Order: sequence, then C-alpha cells, then structure tokens
Amino acid sequence: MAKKSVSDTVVNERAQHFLKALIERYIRDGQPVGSRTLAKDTGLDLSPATIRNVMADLEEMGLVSSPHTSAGRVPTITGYRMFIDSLLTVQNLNKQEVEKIRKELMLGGGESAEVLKSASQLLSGVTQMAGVVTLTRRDKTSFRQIEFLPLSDRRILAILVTEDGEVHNRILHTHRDFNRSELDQAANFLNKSFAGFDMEVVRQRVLQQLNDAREHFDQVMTNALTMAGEIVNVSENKEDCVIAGQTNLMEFAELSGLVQLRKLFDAFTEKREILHLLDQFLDADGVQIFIGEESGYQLLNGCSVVTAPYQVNEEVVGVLGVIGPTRMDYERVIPVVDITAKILSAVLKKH
Amino acid sequence: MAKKSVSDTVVNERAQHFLKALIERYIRDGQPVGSRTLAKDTGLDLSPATIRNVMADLEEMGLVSSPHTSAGRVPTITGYRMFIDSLLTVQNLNKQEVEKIRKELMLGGGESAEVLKSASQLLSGVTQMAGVVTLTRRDKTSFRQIEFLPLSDRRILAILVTEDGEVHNRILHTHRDFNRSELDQAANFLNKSFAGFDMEVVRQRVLQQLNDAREHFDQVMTNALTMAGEIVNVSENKEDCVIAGQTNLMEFAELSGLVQLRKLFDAFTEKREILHLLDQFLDADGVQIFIGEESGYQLLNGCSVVTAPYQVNEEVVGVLGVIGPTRMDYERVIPVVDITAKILSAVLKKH
DNA sequence: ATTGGCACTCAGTCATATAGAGTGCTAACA
DNA sequence: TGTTAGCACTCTATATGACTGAGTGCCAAT
Repeated sequence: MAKKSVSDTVVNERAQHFLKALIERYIRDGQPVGSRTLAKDTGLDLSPATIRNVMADLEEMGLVSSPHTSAGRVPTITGYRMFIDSLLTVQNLNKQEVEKIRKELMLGGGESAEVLKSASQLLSGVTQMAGVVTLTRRDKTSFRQIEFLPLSDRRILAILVTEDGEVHNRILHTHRDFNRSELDQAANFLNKSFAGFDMEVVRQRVLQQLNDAREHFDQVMTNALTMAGEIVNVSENKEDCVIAGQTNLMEFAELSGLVQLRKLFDAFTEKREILHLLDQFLDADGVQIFIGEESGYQLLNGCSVVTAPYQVNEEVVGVLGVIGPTRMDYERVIPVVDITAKILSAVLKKH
Repeated sequence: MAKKSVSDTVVNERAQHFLKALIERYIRDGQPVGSRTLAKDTGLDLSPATIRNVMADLEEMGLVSSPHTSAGRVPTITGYRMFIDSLLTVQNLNKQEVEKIRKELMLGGGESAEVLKSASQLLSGVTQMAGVVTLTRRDKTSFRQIEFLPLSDRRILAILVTEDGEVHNRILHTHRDFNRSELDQAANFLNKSFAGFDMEVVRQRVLQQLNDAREHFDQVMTNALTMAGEIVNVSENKEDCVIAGQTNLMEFAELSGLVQLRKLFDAFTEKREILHLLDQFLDADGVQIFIGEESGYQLLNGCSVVTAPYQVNEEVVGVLGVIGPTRMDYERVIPVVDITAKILSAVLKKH
C-alpha cells in the first residue's frame, strides 16, 4: 500500500504495454526487436534510452531475452504466456470470412468423416499452418442393425450399423464355418434384442449375457453374442484424428531444423501422440492456447497449439485446432479456430 | 569390322567397367569421384592418369560430368540409365530377409487394405526410403449382396458387399422417404437378380434395365435399380494408393531444397499425380526403374522410382515400389521390390 | 523519471591468403 | 599405341582480419 507499490504497478502497466508492442512486432518480422524500433512502434513519445531501461526490466522479469549482446529482444516462453493470457486483443472475423467457412463446411453433405476432413483443410488453408481435428468421444449413438456374411475359410464379415449411419465392418475369424442361415439366425436374434438400444448398453448386455449363456441359451445365441462382442468392441475405440496442411510448417524458418521437422511429421503420421495431446483440451471450454515447450513433448518446441472443443448436440465429442510456430498471429488465429469450432458444431447437429 | 571398330569396343568395355565402379562408389559416398579414388577402387592396377583419360572419354559420351574443374566426376542421368540397364549386378536377398517380409505381410490377416499398408511400410522400412503401393484395377470381383437402410431426411445408407469381402457403403439422397419394407423389397430384388454375377456385368445390366424400366417394371424395381446404379458406380472408381515412410526422404541431402521436398510431400498427400505416374508401369512385367528427370514431372528431379506390378490370381491389379534419391543402392533395392511384389501376390491369392 | 552521450559487444560481410583436391596436357616410356 | 609421370592450372573450402551497423548498458545531465 506504500507509495512504492503503487509506482510499481504503474511501471508494470507500461512495461506490459511495451511487451505487447514488442511481441506484436516480433510476430510480424520474426527478428529481435531493438529499442529504437520499439520507440517508434508504441504511440508514446519516448526515447530509445527509456525503452532500453524498460526492456532491461522485462528481461529481468524473464519475459524477454536477447540472443546476444547487440541484438534486440525476443519474447520468452513466459513472455508469450503473459501476452496470450492478458494482453491479446483478438480481432473479429468479418462476415465474409465466416460465411466462407460455413459454406465450405456445408459441402460435405453431412457425412461426418467428410466434414471433419473439410474442417481440417479449412483451418490449414486459412491460417497457412497445420490444421487438426480429432474425434474422440464418438457420438453417443445407438444400435441399429447388425449383419453377418459368410466369407471363405472360417471368416465372417460382420457389419454393424449405428443410428447415425456410421457403418463399421470387420472380418471375424471363427473356429468353424457357419452357413448363411445360421448367421441370419444370429443376426436376427441380435437385431431383435438390441435394436434402438444405446451402444453402451448393448456392450454391457452382450458381456453380461455371454456370462450366463452356457446355461440358459442355445448355441446360436452364444455364437451370436460372441461375434457381437467382437465387433461391438471394435466400434468403440475408434478414435481418430485428421491432419491437413502439414507441409505448411516447412515454410517457417524457426522450425528449420530438418530433424525437428521430421520428428513432427512422424508424429503426424503416427497420430497417437497428437491425439493424446489434444485430448487434454476436451473439457476446456472455448479456445485454449498452449506453447510447445510447456507440454513436455519436446517435439513441439518452437510450436504453439490453438484448440477449441466442438460438440454434437451439446455434447463435446472432439477438439479442433491449429499447430504452428509459436511466433504465429494469435490475434487472427484465435477467432478462426473459435468460429470454426462453432460452425462445425452447428453443422454436425443432428435432428 | 576394321581394326578400329574392334579396338573401340574394347575401350568401351573397359570404360563401362569404370563407369560401373564410379557409380557404385558415388552411390556409397555421395561425393564426386576422382581419378585417384577410382584407381584404387577397380581391381585393375592402373595409374590415376590413365583413369583420367578414360573419364574424359566418359564425359565426352555424356555419361559423367564434373560439377567444377577440380572436383571428381558425378554420373549423369544417361550414365545412371546405362548403369541400370546393363551394368547392374543385383544381389539376391538372403532367406532370412525374405522370410521376414513374408511374415510381415501375412500378419494383415488377408484383409487387402491392411496388407497393402503393411507392404508399403515394409518397403519403406527395409529401404529407408518412401514405400508406395497402388491399387488401380480393382480385383475383378462379383456381387454378393446389397442392403439398404433408411436414415433420416430422405437419406438411405446403401451397403454393397462384394465376393472378396470388401464392403462399400454410401449415403444416397433420394427424392422421397422410403420405409424399411420398401427398401427390403428393393434389396431382395437386386440380390436375387445379381448375386454371384461379375460386377462389370452387374453394372451393365443395371444401366440397361434402367433404360427399359419405365415400361416393364414396377416402381419398386425402378427405385432399386436407380439406387444400385449409384452405389455400383462408386465401387468402381476407387483407385487407391498407400504411401509410407515419406519422412525418410528428409534425410537425403540431394533433395535438400525445402522447396522441392515440400512439393514432393504435397504430391504425396495429393496422391493423384503419384498414382498416375505409377500406372504407367502396370503393364510392364518385373521390376522397372526410372529416373525422375526422365518423367517430365519436375518434382521428381533427383529421385528415382523402382517399381514392380503385383497380381491377384494371375491378374495385375496394381504396382508397388520405392521412391528415393537417384543416388540409391539399386543393387539392394531392386531385389527387395521384386520379392515384395511376388510375396504380396502370393498373399493376396484368393482360393 | 527521462534523456543524450559514449564506450562496448557482437553478427554479418567483404577481401584476401592458403591448402587441398583434382584436372588436362605433354612428353617420355614400354 | 596404350600407359604413365610430371607439372601447371583451376576451383572449392577454410581461415583470417578489417570494417560496418545495430544495439546495448551505464553514467551524468536535465
């Protein structure tokens, strides 16, 4: 409460202003920002020397650093963090752009796989970075129909259709051959028992009934249940992740190390890691930003990730976002990600 | 027949020997080969000066060239061509490696999509370059069964199963809603009419009958045929192409230009161009090699492609191969591609 | 608190020197 | 006639030093 503390906060406010200017400049040019440049950049009419003093303070606070004695200053990770958390002034997208996104996403015709792909491409196209859309919690849907078709060699093709029109199929290997009518019987039994039920429920029932089966049910039903068990499980863990525009990242000098770039690309084709990473943001609401170094994954050094979750019928089912260099234009990227998530949610809404 | 011509061919034979040695050396080291080095490399006991004379001849013939006056020689495209066409001594793979490939490919469990993916990964893994497998002529297969399921909003899910166990599904948009029994009727009609027929035949019949339909058939059948027409067409043009290990190419200095690398990667995600390129080798039998510059696609400059077609039941359905720097170890890559194609054909054989 | 001035540091650029690799040519040799 | 040794020459790569310009930190003046 003493004079000193008051003056402190005043200094800090101005310092923050400079920090903001510095980072915005750095994002534009990609080069260390010196006192002279910054002096011109901020509206305030101050001499470079003054700026230097402030920059020294900022450096002491760990918000900026200089690559070497006679270079300007560059934001540090914590500098970026502060910028993102409290200094950012996001622009709104103009209606034209919003409309473009909406149109683009409508094209897919409502087929979810298609739409997700468009969304990813859209994100990468608009931002010139890598776009990514994950689909983790599969839309809670219900059992519609199951069919079995005999193939040769004790193999059976199982087709499971869920209410939302997704088709899962899988080849099952059995211990003996089944003929067409046996399979039809099995399918009939299952369809009668489970049609319309929530998939989660189906899963439980199948397991449960399979336990009681030896005593109560005949062979047909046991077989049916066994097969159902297999395919029902498959349809569960189908996590997915669509990435687009990876090659855009090759343009950024800061990720220049071919080694790092390669690791990144490998992670993209592997997908698992990316998926795991983005899943952390499933439950956040609204846009989240995090900076590569904060994640522990060293392969994201120099990168930032901007994400937002999206919904189907009010329920979050995945996240979408953009991966690019930490030196990215957040003020533009944030609204893009935000809007895209909202529009995607709208498009995916089922009636 | 004069003395001169005889001596000429003698010179050429020796020159070819040197060319071979030079290219092999260059493939190993990646650096221009000088006369001294080459003198040691070839078994013959000749002085560097002699070698220089020969190299001058080779240069005159356009088989090698030197980047600058005081560097060694580097093979030219035509040099590589000659090497590949007539100088190459391919090694055979040892049984261990062959066995490894066979095992790896067996894993997929006969699901063709899976197996192709393994093949691609295998090629890239073994050669440390990019592996690619195309599937162009879809296995000539026959109609097994079709099903229609009503979704909401005048959308119908059509599921077509072919004899080889592939499942094609697609959402059809219709001009009015159909109920379950209408759809069942339609499916029944189609299944009875076409079960077991070759897909090509089915396609023709559908079109033909659709023409006659207005007069002879009732509404149900017309609808059925219309729907069948749509999905049958879809199942036709499903060309595909699986690429793996693209990032391996980042390791090669000769493709270092980020720009070229990016173009290459973009082509890989686009796939179309690659597919078109490889299709040229569908009808060649055995391993084919071609050098990027020869193709007209300037994006393959500095690259070579080694391909071999593979079959299902004696019929060629696609090609597989490896894309890497022109400076690649052909003597090893060729047998790998060759064997992989053979094993893949064996694995895909249907009984 | 702000500023001008000044000495200092450091990356980048240019010219120059030097070493090394390799060539082409010529003359000698078998 | 094919092969070889020798030699002058070319060109790259590398190191070196000088110089410039950008930018800093600090001190003393306002």
